Amino acid sequence: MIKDDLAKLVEKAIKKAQRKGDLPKFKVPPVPLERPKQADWGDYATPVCMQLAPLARMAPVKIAEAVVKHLAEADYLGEVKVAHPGFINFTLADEWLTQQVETILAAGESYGSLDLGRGKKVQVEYVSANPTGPLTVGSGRNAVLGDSLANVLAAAGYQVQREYYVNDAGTQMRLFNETLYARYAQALGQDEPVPERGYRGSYMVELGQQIAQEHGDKFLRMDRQEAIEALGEIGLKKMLAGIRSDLELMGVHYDNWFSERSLYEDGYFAQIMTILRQGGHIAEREGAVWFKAKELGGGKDEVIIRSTGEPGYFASDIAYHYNKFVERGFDWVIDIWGADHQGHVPRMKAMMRALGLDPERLTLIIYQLVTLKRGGEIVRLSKRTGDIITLREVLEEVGPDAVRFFLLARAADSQMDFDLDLAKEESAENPVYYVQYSHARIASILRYAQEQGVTSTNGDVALLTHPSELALIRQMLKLPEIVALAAQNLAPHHLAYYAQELAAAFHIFYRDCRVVSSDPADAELTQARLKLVLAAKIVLANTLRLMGVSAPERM
RNA sequence: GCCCUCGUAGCUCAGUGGAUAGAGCGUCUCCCUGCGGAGGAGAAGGUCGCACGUUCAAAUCGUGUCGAGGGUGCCA
Repeated sequence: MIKDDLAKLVEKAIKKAQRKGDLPKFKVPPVPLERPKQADWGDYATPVCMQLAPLARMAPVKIAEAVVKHLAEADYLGEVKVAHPGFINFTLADEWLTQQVETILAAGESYGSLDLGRGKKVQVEYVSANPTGPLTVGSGRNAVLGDSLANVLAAAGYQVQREYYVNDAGTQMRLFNETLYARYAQALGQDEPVPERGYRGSYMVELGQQIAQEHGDKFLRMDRQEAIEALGEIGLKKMLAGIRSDLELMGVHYDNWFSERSLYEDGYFAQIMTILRQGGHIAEREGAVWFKAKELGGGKDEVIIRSTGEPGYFASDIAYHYNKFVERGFDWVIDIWGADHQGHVPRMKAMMRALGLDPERLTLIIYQLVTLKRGGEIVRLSKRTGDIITLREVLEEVGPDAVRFFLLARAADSQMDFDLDLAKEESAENPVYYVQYSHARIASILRYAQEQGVTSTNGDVALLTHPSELALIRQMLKLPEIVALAAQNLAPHHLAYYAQELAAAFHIFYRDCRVVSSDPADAELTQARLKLVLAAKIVLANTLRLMGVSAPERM
């Protein structure tokens, strides 16, 4: 990237100035490069001379002048200026900028891709909501974060696998099964109570009725325990199918659905117990088996096997992650969790140490919970009490692209309010349409050009000298930097802001520059502008694809 | 009580220690005899919760404090 090249160029200039005696000797720190706030300051700026001031015992401006004096030539570099109190501002050369249109056209779909990851194997696990109920809006945030992050990491050169962990074992599943049995029996006129901590949601009533309709009363004539399990299997399948279809609707896809149960069937649980025992990380007290997380920095010890003999959820977590790292060989694993799981982070890190794995290889992204509101009133949600607003409901009311953009355009650690009434009202004003509109507008221009029989084949990009043309190219050139930023900070929300800036630059260009001109004197310019427009379409489409938002040809 | 995250415009939110703190929505002006007006130009709107501190430089780092959310189960 230009940004990195430029940083190296400045570093070399500092060292050269030192050799030539224009600057005193000192150890050169890394050179920071930033985008200046104001466009007329240039494309890039470095405040490094102010950091150098105490080292060189010179005024920052003097240092900057010495650095600029020794700056090597580069084809991309235009004007270089020193500004108070000691910035060096760089402007990209126009000829180089216009040439980038060809570069983008040649790169096509791969424009914006980088090789930061060097093929490192990374797994992103997201949503993984219990299949005991429909997905909520909170899961939607998880889905959007995870899916977009996976896109970004793939673009940044990682080998990415997307996984959904299906909690199809344990207490919650048992409660789900028992609840379903009760609702099924009730649907057939039996007086069967819902268990104490069962799932009270109306969707369970519907599920019971549905299964009663499809299968009749055959489960009532079976052994009760067998019936509960058989019904559970049917219910699980239906719940999973619902979850899948909700995620599909939002454009969220997976490479793998991993079953918790399989950990026990495949013997991973037994394996990790042996490892933990041999490592001395196990204690038995109060009739339960504990993982000694505290001595590994885990905050407090954790029960692995309950006094009932059942493994707890943490046992599954350990076996699951052992499977990820040791069995499947991921170099890096990213789990995306809601803030209600933040207390698990220390014990997860402790688990890594106990398994002899570098804790750095596991990243837990904690996103703050979504506060749902309706007309300013907070809506409390719980799957168990049945007071839920499903993701599907919101997707249907507001539309997948708008929901996705809304959820994506916020940093994971911002506590966000989602007002359903407001979301519905504003869905028509959602910035996502602004971005999509620019894409559709380009498509329309291209259709028009085709009708007029004009092509871009012989376009000479050197003709693109209008300020709005150059401004658009400048925006297009930011995509790789945004991908790098989003990948390095695990923060896909930057894409959403970038997309708006890019669309804005296009709209301004459109206002200022007629693309398909009927004036024969403009024939060459038309061809050049068609190239620009084609390139802009590529960059917009690539950005939208990373966000998981559609790039429509028409709206 | 202790731990984690957050507090920026009327609302929803951006802002890798650097220059005059930004966007969208909302409000108010203005702009179509050519490619999509779901657009463009402009205005109003801020003690960056508060107080100390570190730094040449703080919305950003540290401490304290107030407020919001979450955690602190042999539930997940």
